[in-house]
Amino acid sequence: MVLVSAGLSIRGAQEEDPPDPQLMRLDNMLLAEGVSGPEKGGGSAAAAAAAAASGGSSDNSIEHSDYRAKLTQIRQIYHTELEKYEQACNEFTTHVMNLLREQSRTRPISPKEIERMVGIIHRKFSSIQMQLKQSTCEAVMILRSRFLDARRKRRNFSKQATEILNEYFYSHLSNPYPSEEAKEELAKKCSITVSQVSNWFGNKRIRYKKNIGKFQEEANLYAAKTAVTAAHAVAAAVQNNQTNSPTTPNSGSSGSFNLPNSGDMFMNMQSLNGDSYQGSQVGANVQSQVDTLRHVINQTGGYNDGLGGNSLYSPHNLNANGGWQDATTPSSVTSPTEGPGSVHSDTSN
DNA sequence: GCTAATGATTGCTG
DNA sequence: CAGCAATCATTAGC
Repeated sequence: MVLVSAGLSIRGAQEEDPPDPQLMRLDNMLLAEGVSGPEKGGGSAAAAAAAAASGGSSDNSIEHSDYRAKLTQIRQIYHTELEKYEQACNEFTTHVMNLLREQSRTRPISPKEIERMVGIIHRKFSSIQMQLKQSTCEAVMILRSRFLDARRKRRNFSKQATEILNEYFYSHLSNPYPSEEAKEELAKKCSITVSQVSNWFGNKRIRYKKNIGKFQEEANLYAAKTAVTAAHAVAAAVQNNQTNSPTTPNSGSSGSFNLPNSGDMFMNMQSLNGDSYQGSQVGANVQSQVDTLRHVINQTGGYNDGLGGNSLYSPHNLNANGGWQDATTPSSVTSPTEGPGSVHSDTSN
C-alpha cells in the first residue's frame, strides 16, 4: 500500500491516513507470513514456524517443502495481482487525468475536481486491494492449518525409531523418564524431535500403565533383545559358556545413555540370579554391575528407588516403594522385579 | 468400512 | 514447566 500511495503520486489521503486497523492487521499478517515481505526468502518466517512445529525429521521435510512451495505460490499470486491492480489503478488514473485535461479545453476544471476524481479512483482500487489481501490471508491461514496441524499428517515413526524408543523404555521400566540429554540422544538416534520423544514417552507410559498386560509380550521381547545385545557385549569380554542367558545390563543399544548399570533390566536380573558368572575375570565393573542388579532385585519392592548415581534420570515421581506406575493403579503391580506380572516371563529368558 | 494402534494436542496438576 | 489423562486425527491391518 505504500506503493499505492506513492504510485498514485496524488495523495489519496482519506482512506490511508487513518490507518485502517483491519487493513493493518492484514498487512501485518501478510508480512509475518512472509507473503508481502522482502522479495526473497518467500515465507521464511512461516516456513521456520512450520519447521519448528513439526520437527525436522527427514520425511516431513518433504511436506515442509511442499508447504513452502504452496506458500510461494500464494505469494506469487498475491504479488502479481497486486501489481496488476496498481498498474490498472495508475493507468486508469492517468486516463482520467487525460480526459479531464481534454475537457479542460472546453470547460474550466478546477484542480480540486481532479483531486476528487483521483480520490474516488484510489478508494475504489484500494478496496479491491483490501479484498485481495483478505483472501490471501485466508489462503495462508488454510494452508497453515493444513500443514501445521501435525495431527492431520502424522506419520508413524520408522520401525527403527520405535525400536530404539522401546528399547530404552523397557530397559528403564522402573523409571522411564529420560532426562533432557537422554531425550536429545534418543531424538538424534531416531531422527525425530525432542518433543516427539517426550510425546512418545508420555504416551507410552500412560498406555503401558493402563494395560500392562497388553504390553507384556512386548516387554519380554525387548527385554530379551536388550539382553541379547548385552550378552554379546559380555561375550566379547568374557568367554564363558552362557547358553542363552542374558547378561550385563549394558543398557540396550550401544549404551549411549551412559548409565550402564541402571539396574533396570528387570528381565535380565532374574537370570542373573542364576549366577552364571564367576566374576573372576569378568572384570570389576561388570561384576559390580551384577552386584548392583542383585541388590536391586533383593530390594523389597524392587522398584529400585536407589538406582545409585543415575544422574541422567530425572527423579521425578519415584515414590519410595512403588514405581511410577502405581500412582493410580495399585492393581496388578505384581512382580518385584518390575515386569508387572512378568512372573511367568522369566522362564522365557 | 471397521477397528486397533499411534502420534499429537489440550487441559489440568503439582 | 514436565508429566498425566483424556481426546483427537490419522495410519495400518483386517
